[in-house]
Amino acid sequence: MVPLTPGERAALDRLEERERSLRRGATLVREKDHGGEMFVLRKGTVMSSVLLDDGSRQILRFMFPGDLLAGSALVYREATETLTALTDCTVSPFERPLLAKLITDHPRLAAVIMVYSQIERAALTDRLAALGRTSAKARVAAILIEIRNRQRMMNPALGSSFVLGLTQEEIGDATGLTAVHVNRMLRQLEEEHLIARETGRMILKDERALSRAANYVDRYTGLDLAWLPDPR
Amino acid sequence: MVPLTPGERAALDRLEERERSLRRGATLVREKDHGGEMFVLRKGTVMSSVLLDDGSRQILRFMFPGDLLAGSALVYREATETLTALTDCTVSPFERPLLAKLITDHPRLAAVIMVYSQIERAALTDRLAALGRTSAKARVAAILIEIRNRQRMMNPALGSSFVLGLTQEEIGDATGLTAVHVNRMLRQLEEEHLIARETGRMILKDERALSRAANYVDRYTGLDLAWLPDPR
DNA sequence: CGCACTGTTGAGGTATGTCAAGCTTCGTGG
DNA sequence: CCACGAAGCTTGACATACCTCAACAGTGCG
Repeated sequence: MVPLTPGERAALDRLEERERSLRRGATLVREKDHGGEMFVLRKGTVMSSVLLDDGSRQILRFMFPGDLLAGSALVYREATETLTALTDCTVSPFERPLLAKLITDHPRLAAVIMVYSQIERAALTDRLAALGRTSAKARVAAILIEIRNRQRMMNPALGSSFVLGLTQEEIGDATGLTAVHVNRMLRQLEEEHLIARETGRMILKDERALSRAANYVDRYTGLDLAWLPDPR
Repeated sequence: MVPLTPGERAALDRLEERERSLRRGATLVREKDHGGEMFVLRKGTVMSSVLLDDGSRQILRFMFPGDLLAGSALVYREATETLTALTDCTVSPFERPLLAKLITDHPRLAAVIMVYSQIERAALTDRLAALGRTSAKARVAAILIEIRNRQRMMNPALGSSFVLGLTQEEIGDATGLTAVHVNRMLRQLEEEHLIARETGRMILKDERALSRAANYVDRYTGLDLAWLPDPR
């Protein structure tokens, strides 16, 4: 997205010096954990979620390679979100002082971090509007498109057929629905020929109609980064 | 929250050189506006919202003095949110290059901005979980507590009685409910003696029970800022 | 004084949840 | 390689939280 200077490249590489592997299903951080490490996701997919006291779960976000994990450790003593590997993953843990040094030495990278957090903010507010004001069908459609598009960022060859990698219960926890109702919405989308399903695969058969049904906005395009400070 | 050096103070003051007044109800930025200005809110209350194509509205956030408005102008050519004054307000507009300079010259302030955006992220994810997984009554209770607590940050003397400054329709747009149902939930909270209402005033009669009903978490306490880089 | 906005209340409808049963898929260990 | 169990999926019947529409009452502003 932004060409880096060798110095910037080196500073980012220092964040990724260590490396840790996670099995599918493993928990990287649990809500209320102390520890305060942050991570860069290198490979795989991670979800972040919270548990409410009635035992229900809300999935907040899905993370893909390049994303910063546990950014809230910048601020809070206790983790605010649980991070769980959805696939086998590798992550690079790093400590807060390293980030402080990066901000000091490389102001343009600090700005890029702010840019990423604004993109994330936009994605969160989209989901907020979806949960507050759209139908179950729209929310399910939105999550299908979003996952496909994020997978496509890492693999531009990806077409309309992809492996979702989520159970219907997980889709429900992300959209604020029950697994049973997610199932019905998927079937309905299938009956309307907007999607098709094969074991493990999701196929978007009418992306135009699906995006319309979902109110989908792509937050990873239409960026304006001309204001970034000069690299150091 | 953090004591500033004179240099930092001066840099922040430069963001606030200009000043603009807004009447209650006025729109500061409309969704899809170009322009790319950002603002610091100096006085008053502002809400940010989005409109969906069926005409419904989702209120994303309420902003109070000191908050950064339109941070998404950092990234997007078109505004992603509408900003509306809930009370008479004064704001200080500033341009992106000024922020770029601030990041370069004052790394610790850059870090503080990141801290604020993490706090905001936490608040957004709390609301996401509330919309996805809690009852109408809990969501209404949560918004009452949140507004009171944010007002109290600016006026520590504020007790359990305060002026909400929102219509029931606005509460509904923030919580993903209809105005009619908000009304019923307020009455129910009143019948259970959790709140009382006088014209224009809201009184929290049993904050303990209300917080419990609302799953409320205060995101403005429990911060850990020891990692911030040294001031320049 | 009148009009627009906000709040209140009731009756009835609908989207989504709950519970329960049976089915498929898949990994594991015998 | 098969058998088994666990996890996920599918479907139906029924329950309910929240919505819609509609009418009216209070409040404040021009």
